[in-house]
Amino acid sequence: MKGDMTIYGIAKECGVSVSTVSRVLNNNPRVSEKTRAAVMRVIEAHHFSPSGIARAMTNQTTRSIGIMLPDITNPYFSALFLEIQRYTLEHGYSALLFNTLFGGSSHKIGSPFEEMQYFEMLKDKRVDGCIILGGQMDLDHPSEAYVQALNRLNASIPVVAIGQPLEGCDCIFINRDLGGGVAALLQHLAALGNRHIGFIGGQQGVRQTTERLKAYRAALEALGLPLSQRLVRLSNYYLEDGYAGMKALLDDGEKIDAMVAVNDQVAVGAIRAMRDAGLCVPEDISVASCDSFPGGEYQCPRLTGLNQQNEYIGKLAILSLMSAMSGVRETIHIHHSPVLVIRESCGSHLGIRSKSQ
Amino acid sequence: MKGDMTIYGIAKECGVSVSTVSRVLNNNPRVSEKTRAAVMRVIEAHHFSPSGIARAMTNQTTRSIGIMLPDITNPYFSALFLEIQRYTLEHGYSALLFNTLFGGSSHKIGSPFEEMQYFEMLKDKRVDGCIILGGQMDLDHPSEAYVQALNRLNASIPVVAIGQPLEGCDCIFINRDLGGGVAALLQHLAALGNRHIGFIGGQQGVRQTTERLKAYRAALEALGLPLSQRLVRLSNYYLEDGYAGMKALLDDGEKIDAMVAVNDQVAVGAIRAMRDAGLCVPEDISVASCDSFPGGEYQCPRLTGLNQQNEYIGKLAILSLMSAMSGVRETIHIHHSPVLVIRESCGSHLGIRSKSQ
DNA sequence: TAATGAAGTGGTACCGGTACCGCAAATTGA
DNA sequence: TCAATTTGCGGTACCGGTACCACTTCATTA
Repeated sequence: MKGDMTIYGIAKECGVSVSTVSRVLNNNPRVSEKTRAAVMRVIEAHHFSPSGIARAMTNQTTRSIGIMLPDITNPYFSALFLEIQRYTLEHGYSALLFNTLFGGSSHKIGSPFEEMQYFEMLKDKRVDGCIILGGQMDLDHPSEAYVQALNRLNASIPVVAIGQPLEGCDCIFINRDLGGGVAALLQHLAALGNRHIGFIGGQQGVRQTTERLKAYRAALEALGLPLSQRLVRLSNYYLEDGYAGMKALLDDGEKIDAMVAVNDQVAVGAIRAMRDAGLCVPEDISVASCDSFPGGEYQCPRLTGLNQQNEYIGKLAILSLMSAMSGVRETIHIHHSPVLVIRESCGSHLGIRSKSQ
Repeated sequence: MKGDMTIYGIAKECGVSVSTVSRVLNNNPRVSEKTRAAVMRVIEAHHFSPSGIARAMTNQTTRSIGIMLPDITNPYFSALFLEIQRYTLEHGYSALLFNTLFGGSSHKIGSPFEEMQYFEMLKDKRVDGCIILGGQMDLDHPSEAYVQALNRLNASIPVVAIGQPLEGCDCIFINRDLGGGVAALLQHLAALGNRHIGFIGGQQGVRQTTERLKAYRAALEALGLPLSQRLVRLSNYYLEDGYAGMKALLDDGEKIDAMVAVNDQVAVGAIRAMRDAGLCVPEDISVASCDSFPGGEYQCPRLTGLNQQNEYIGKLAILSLMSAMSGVRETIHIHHSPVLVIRESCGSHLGIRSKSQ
């Protein structure tokens, strides 16, 4: 800031005290209309903007919150962020965004693992609260150091974590049913006559993947379908991962009727690989996704998959944080089931020939 | 923050003065190793985190910057943001993100037009600088009030604006050649035998659209191809806009060989509409995009279009801002040409039958 | 009429750091 | 040996707001 006005300057110019200027700024009724008008004129003439920093200093609140997520270019996270921001801005809060990019995204920021460093930045900035998702949080077994750091962060500011509750950590957790809906997806696939069903995308050791894989295996068994480790190809969550994984699977000459992709991105990548191999979707292979992203209905073919109602998660997170910041603390378990949206990528009960042998 | 330590508390516990604690915190060499170690022990024992707010108060710098963009769920903007964040975090800056969603995105935040209100928040937060793109900035004719507000913002903190320089505004502008490459795109289309070429997506009155449309018309004329206003369908930048626009065009029964889409999203939406009408891409209609998004090579068909090298813009913006924050100010004009990436959606010179009559 | 209270305003301590100044002790150099 | 410098540390003003207290001036009420 350059030649900056302060309330002292304004006060001097108006011939009143700083208290009065402060009262005008805060719409305190204990100031006469005459004085208020005079002060306002000077304030507006200078385009005076009071320092949020100084206010934060005395008020002990910054009216800003922090959001830590893996990768804002991922449609799942950006949609979630936007939903959060709708509320923050409505309530006069600003949002500090940090991308952690843990786990080998294709777009790496400097060193891949700075989450605990970001915790420190969050503390330094004195945000009023924060929302954390992804990274170590999503691991089947987060490191002890991480849990401790998270606990310390939570000791100074309210933390809402989107993920499964961590042993000995009293953040507020938004605990989703990660494997939910996978059974329905498999049932749908089976009803269409698919027998050899693979699983693609997601990372080893990451809770989301682990849970979905577990649900996938349980469903196959319940359905009496063959289960082969060779049809499970983990790697990551992006287009290129779906493509590479599927290409490898096809090159290996595995017999496949259908693929369950960990999300829409992976599904699109996998479909591309199938097309490159001369296969048609859904005529030759069906593809279904465990996590639909916005826009799946515009793909060719339109993507069948599970709508995880992610906007709902964002809303829940920011609402929990808002109430935590005003004193209420409670961990939320979400029991909502994702809804299966049937479009084209698996064929439909009506339209397509049976592929069972 | 709860039962919070301050440097006074630390000082008292160590039996030293606050000056000494401050020196330890700032790695000032004028403190003995013995004292430093003692102070560090207490600091670590309490997990003391100094207040960035108090530091900002005296230092008159917050080490945070603001980014204002239309919609983080748009892959163009999220990629740009990520590129910016790579630098901010490397240099110890945090980023405040504001979505303006100006111009009727499908995801509207509260009231659609809060840009000038965000300017005030940026000032209040005392960010050290900011990067602004989209919204009024992109209009052919931004309002006088907007330009004034922008000027005032720029008077207190360095502003880097990604867009065409505004009359009487001395922000730093990153001025791109918006219509660049469109001629090459049209040439490619024409060489493939396409004669009736339409334009889809983008908003009336928005600079990007205006420039590209102008380049499109100029190219058609230069190529001696027919130009019909009925083949130009503006609306917005998203999947649904491409779909709706294309559907309307097809329903109107226009004769079309190819479509130029304002970006990949619109292209995907348009392709979906073509498929729904029983048309094949590129066999029946070609589609090319003026702005390729990451992942276009995984679509079916793979998307041909202009790579605007957007990461480069992000890098330039943050670098300009960094230098502006340390005193240097200069507006940058970018003369780089977008590169035409030929994939499948227009066919190729080698592979496809001529469609001219 | 005197006590009571409300309205309007000023004075100032405080929030938690930083940076400058000052001072004693230790070290250096002629 | 004594001045000059360096080292290590403490004291405190300041950044720009807020909030509490005190004080004056009127209007209200017993």
